[in-house]
Amino acid sequence: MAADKTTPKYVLVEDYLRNQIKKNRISDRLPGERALAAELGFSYMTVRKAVENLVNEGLLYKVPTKGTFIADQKANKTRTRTIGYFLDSRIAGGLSSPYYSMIFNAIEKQATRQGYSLVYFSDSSDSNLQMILQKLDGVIASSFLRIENLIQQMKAIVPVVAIDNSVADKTIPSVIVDNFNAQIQSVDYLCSLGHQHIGFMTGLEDSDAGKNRYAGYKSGLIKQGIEVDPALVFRGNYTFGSGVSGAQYFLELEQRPSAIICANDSMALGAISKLHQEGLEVPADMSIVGFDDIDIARQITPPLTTVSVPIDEIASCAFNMLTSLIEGRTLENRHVALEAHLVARGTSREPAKSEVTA
Amino acid sequence: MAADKTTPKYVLVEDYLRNQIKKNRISDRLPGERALAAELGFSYMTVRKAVENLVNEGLLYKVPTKGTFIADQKANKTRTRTIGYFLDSRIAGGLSSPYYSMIFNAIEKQATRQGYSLVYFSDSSDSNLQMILQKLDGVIASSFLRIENLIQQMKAIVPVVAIDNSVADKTIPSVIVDNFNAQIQSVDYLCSLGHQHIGFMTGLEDSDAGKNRYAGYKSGLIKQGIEVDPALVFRGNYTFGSGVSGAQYFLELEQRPSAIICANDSMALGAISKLHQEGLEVPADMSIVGFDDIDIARQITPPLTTVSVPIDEIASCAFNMLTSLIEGRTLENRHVALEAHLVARGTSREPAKSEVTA
DNA sequence: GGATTAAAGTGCTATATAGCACAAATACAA
DNA sequence: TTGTATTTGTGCTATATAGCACTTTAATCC
Repeated sequence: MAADKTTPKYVLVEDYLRNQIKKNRISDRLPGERALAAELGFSYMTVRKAVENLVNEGLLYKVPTKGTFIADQKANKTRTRTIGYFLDSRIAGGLSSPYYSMIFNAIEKQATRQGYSLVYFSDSSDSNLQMILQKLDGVIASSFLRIENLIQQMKAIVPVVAIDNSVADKTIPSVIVDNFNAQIQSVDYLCSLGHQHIGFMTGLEDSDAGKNRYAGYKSGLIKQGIEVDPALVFRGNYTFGSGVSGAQYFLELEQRPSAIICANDSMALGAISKLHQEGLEVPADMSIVGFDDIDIARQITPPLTTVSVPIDEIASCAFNMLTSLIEGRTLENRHVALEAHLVARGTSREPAKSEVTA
Repeated sequence: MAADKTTPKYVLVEDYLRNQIKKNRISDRLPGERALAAELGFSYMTVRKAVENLVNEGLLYKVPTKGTFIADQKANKTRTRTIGYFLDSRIAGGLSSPYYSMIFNAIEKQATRQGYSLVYFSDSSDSNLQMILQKLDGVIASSFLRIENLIQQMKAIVPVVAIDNSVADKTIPSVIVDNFNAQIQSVDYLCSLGHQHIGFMTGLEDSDAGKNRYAGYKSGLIKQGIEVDPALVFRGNYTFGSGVSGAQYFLELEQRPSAIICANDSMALGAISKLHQEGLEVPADMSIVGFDDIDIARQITPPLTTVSVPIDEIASCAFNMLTSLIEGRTLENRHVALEAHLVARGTSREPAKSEVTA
């Protein structure tokens, strides 16, 4: 390699490697540092310095004891060691929603532990996205049907991992919960206590999570030989207020359910609040089951029976998948469905006697 | 310098230098690399590697042939149009705390509107702070006594505005609420309904906000000619669970208060939950007043009587102060105290008759 | 054919040594 | 006192060498 008096040798090595990569003469893994030094006629430490600079640029990545690899082209973007969490601004309450704030806390814990900063963003205007995505190495997005186009836009610029719901475009990795089977557990549990007349408050309609929870409720009833009664279904929207409205609805039915399954904890808490206001006792007069297992669910008296979503596992899994993508690696499993389990606490018991004999 | 088997020597040198800089033992220029190597007993190249890493972090800068200097981190910063919100990781629940998530939502709205990204961070380790602050133009910090040193560290690097509590160092701008007078309003209102026996649940002890709310409670009573009874004060910590415990405490008193003022809404909700569980009605049997006005406070049945903190105004004010500082302007008013007002809703009424005649 | 051991390959840390180009400090001569 | 030359100090580039911890590959043995 022709030496140049003014250019440092390590810069010459950098330029040579950049050129090899650009011309696809190296396409996966570099020769080892010692071999490269021998091949180019420079010292081992000079070659190491050049390779390290290319790593810092994002062109290469190193795996100790395994080798030095070409980074995915998308990873050629200037690394900022910052990721983003996107929660659409149309979600009621944004991060004031207890579930999303738990998710966010968990992601922040992972990010901090591995030396990343975490940006929160919710505005979906093109200009805002462009501006923010320039600063990010990748995004974890709480996904809904309504934002699939947004997720496509993000994906064109940075790696994206979807959580809560997967995306129609299956090239986008996702971490979700098996809502369907988790909701069946709630039905099974209530039936095991003797409940036959079980109401359901739905979540949002444009989310697979919401749909799957509802499907799990119906499937669970059918499995128990109980006919699905549309009158026992109230359309909620995951908010405390809609839980209050839902309880009101069920109380006004001629034949009240003896238990209500809510598609999330906020609605369950709203329902309990309303029942108390009407002089009913939980679970003596009506059993309530939630979903998510937010902090308050454990703290109320009695503590809420609910499906516990593995928040830390979702965050950890999504984060690790994202950093793998950022570093140019491919994922072994692009779609992960984690299990959630029912936790029986104090807001459920066998139906009041009058309900059973009726 | 004590060697550690697992920590690379160059990292030990980094930490040593960071520490020297933090303690102002080096304030302008470092000793030369050869001298430093001799002083510390490590090799020249090891010291060079450490110094280079600190240069990459933004702590130092080198001038070939002249030396290595402490970076004036404010002046040298590249603008990123990103601000940070800091909430110490020791705050229970982090952003799952309804008040802080509302604050965060409001800051995010301001930031997005004015073309800024928002990073959330809670970890206070030196390395994390250094790494994150490099990326930020400024910080809004929810302040407590325990993090005053942290705020000093941040201030050395970026402009900082404190919210919730001001800082002993009055050069640091702040936006707070007039907790004292707001809490007096709660006492006045309950007295106007006929309450004479009023309990209080305190917030955190290391916050001026908590102290001022408690001071307002006492001052309000004295103003009404009511003696302050220490038995009517329960030490809470702003959590729902401590509200439950507080209600338990008051119920066990020989002479129960007819009303309870809670230093925040989460404790108020916990108290209500417990009272319902014990078969008492709010406000028929006991009146409850909160502080903050979180979303759920309006949604429960009956809706909570509470002091409404002007969240959007706090966020807007703090954000505008911060961007002024970022842009190099000085502030007309460095310390802003906003008013909060009591909102009388459904959890308060005149005491039950038996309480009045007793 | 499978298990075990040894060898080779990988990036990583660390040190010693040498000399470059340049700036600042010091010594000396006019 | 000023100008010039020399010395010292600064970060920079470069190389050689050594060994660590771990992974992969090859050789050997049963």
